[in-house]
Amino acid sequence: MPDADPKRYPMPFTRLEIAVLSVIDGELQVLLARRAEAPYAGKWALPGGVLRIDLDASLDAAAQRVMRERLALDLPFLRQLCAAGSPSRDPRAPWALSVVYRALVPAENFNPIAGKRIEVLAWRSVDAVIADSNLAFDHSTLVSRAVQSTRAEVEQLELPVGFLPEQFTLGELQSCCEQLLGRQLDKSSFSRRLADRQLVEPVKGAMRTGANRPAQIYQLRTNGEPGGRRG
Amino acid sequence: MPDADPKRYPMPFTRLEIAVLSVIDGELQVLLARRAEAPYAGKWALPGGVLRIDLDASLDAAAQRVMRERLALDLPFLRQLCAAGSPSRDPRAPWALSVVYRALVPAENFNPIAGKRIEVLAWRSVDAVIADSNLAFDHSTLVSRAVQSTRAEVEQLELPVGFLPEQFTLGELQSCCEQLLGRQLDKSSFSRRLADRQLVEPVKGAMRTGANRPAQIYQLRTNGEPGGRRG
DNA sequence: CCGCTTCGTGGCAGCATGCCACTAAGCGAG
DNA sequence: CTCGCTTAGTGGCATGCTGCCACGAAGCGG
Repeated sequence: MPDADPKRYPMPFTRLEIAVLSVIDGELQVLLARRAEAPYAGKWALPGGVLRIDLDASLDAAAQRVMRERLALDLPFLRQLCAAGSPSRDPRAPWALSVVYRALVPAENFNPIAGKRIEVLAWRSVDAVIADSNLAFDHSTLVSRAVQSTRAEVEQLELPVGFLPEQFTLGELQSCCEQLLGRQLDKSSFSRRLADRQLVEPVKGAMRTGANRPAQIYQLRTNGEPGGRRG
Repeated sequence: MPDADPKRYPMPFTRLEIAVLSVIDGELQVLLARRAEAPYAGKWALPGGVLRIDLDASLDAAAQRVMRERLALDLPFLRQLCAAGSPSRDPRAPWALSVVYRALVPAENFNPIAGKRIEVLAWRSVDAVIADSNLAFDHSTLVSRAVQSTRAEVEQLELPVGFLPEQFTLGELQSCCEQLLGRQLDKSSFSRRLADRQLVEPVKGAMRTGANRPAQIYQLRTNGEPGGRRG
């Protein structure tokens, strides 16, 4: 760890890229930006931005700032996924390093606004993106990694926090997970797994009425709530 | 992702830190270096080094180079863990970013040689390091994360490749995992789990003789080997 | 009243795992 | 040689989690 004067070596062009994932039309989709300028003008890429050492108090904060600037959004629950770096990643610099973050957002009430140097924002199915792999830079790889790790998490029943509305029914939650995973889940198993781990708790008396039988409304169980102790 | 001229913004002081883990005296230990120079002269820290954009073809390659220079070792199976960055991490620079890698090494036949600016290298129990948290920079945190993710992997029975000798008995492997995890495992369960997942295969006829009953020798099953198909 | 849908729960089988026991095979002491 | 000790290897059993299936509950609409 000992090492010489920081000023002796040129440092890499350091950026943050954000993979914003959502479920739209029953499919897992990723938010892409069409680039307005070279390099890769007209190509689609992950929204991202340069690390600003004069503004950012940490990598996490930098990712937040980039989201604000590029998408006019302020979301919690960003998660660092990995870092990628090599001399050939970005033609603008001799060496480019990107720290990749992931966000999960609810499709409704989510209105990103394209920032500078973005022609337009659009959702695209992750499966299509991974198959095409026609994005700018190495962003196809980054999307692929983001999807892979996200699915692994949901598989372990780490709930997509920040993705869910505050209140939801088990059916809605299950359907959300199914769309994230791209496969069907069993209703019975799903609710038992949730119950065992005490991940959610019913909102007493609150029911979602609608077309058919009303459903109990749940919310995320904030750690150490009263819970289901009976006395 | 669009963004301005790379030269417009100062870039962070970018380094790689390597958490080299091993099992010594039946305990999980981490290799630390005592710093010869300020800042934190005399303090212990993870071995690491500056990213050299003139030398490194990727982050992985950079981590390899740092290991070679600092420890005179050439090990495969480095794994990227995370990136940490903030203005206060390193007094030498206004903003410091470190990409952290982890290596698992066998204790025997492992002779790191202290490189420049390292007074001395030493193994220390990870539990002690995490409890003390008296390392230079934020390296206590980094060690803690490395241990946590390593234990999670071993728990899932991702075998510590690069840690094991080429050939080993089940007892040796089990003992290795136990020391990594810091708890006892059941012999019967352990061997069944290995068998089910076909992670290892016996070397026919090879037995480890010694103090007591000879043990079958195994090796890692390289993907798609002949395996146990019977015709 | 009937049929349709979704909600919610319970049974059952299968699998993985932890715990325990027992046998096999070597070494060394007496 | 025999006994005792140690480690290797296997099998049984109970348990817990999960997938699959089924059934009743509760609402709506024709």
